[in-house]
Amino acid sequence: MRASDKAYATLREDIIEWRLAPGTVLAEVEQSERLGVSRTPVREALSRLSAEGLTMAAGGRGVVVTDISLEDIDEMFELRETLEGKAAALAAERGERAVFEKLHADLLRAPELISDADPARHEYYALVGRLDEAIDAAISNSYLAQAMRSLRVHLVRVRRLAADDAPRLNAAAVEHAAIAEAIAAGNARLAEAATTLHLHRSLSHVKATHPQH
Amino acid sequence: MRASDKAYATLREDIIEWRLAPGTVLAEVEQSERLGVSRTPVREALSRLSAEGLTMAAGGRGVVVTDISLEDIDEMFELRETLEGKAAALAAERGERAVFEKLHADLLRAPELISDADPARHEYYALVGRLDEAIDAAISNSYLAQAMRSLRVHLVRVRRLAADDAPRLNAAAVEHAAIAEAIAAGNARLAEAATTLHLHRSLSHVKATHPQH
DNA sequence: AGCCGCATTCGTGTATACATAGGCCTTGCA
DNA sequence: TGCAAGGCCTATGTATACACGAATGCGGCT
Repeated sequence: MRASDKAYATLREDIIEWRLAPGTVLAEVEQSERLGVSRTPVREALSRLSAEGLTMAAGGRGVVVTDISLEDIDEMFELRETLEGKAAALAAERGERAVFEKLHADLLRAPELISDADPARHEYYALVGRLDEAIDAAISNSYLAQAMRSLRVHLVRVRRLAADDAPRLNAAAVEHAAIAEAIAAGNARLAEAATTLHLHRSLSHVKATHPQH
Repeated sequence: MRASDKAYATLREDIIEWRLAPGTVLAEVEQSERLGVSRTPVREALSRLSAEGLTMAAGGRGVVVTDISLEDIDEMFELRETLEGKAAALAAERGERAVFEKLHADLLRAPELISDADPARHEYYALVGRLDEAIDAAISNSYLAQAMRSLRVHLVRVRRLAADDAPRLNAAAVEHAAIAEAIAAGNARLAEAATTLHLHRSLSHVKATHPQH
């Protein structure tokens, strides 16, 4: 593994998991010492992070971890609704029925995963991730997929911010199942509607959980 | 101006203007000699270009200029319709009426700009650019604006590919005027419809001009 | 004559030294 | 005591040297 990849992965993880608070200044020398690599790979990692929007250049004073305001969350979900709504519709038109029928069935059994003792809900999020990947593959539009990928980075940060309590996750699984079902049925408008519904519920949950932000 | 910015701007321009053909290998040493800077800023420039999708890493053999296939154009316009349709609708809801009324009037006078002898149509494209900027500002959604900006880089390449003949540009100006008019009227659905219409016409023109691609 | 293996070479990946600019602290003067 | 100016220091920006890996070409063997 390249040193720059390691630096990038570590810093990205630290930012997404909120171990590096917004506003934290990431100096090149400081990070190169912390990560045990030289400045060059750290530079490249910071450039990539800034391109993604996880950090922003602070005029000659290193880069700082970007903050996520309430307005940011609104804006992110506005774009997300547009992109994922379209993606769901396209997946309904172009996707393979069997794939989404399988996902639908798995999602209906999601409560079993959530009732587990795993606090990080790894299996649940892996299942949801599989739905995302299936949609990405089904739309066969690399530009749309790329736009959704770059947005998901920021959405993971928001997710970590919200309390992923069992009731909400169970409800979300039902909503995801509805999306998968609509795609499997080849019903584009229904798939888009189910996505819109799910995203509105998610946004409401996030805002209800963190009203102070 | 920083050397890395200069290298980035030069390479980006060369790619967009098709002076660097798709498939061209951009080696670091070679470009550093051509641009008169050292490898480090060239590296950063190539990284940025790869992040934007104008180049892609070619496994240990430098980066190569990406190609634009017919499928790419279809995919780009599919995403563009989604993003710009939403943007036009939001601009209609949130934009300042006076700004778009002014743009509407200017766009109706666009044929004067096109009949000029300027072969590059600078003034015309500047006017269209002002419409884009006005919409970007009106939507007040940095994530959506960012997604559109990153897509526009590739669209400029496509535009350079198509013959921007006077008849099409005159028709496009009318279509743009219709979008501005709908936004000024605060009619979100009409603005979105006008955008959809314009993009379909643009795509048809591009595909008619370059059927071999 | 064709194929396999080794060496050479080119290219990127990394480290480090140097240049430079901007900010902060200190000091002197009003 | 407050403000301004100058110097120092720390940070990034750039250049360059070194290392490693892969691809290619040549030579020998079959």
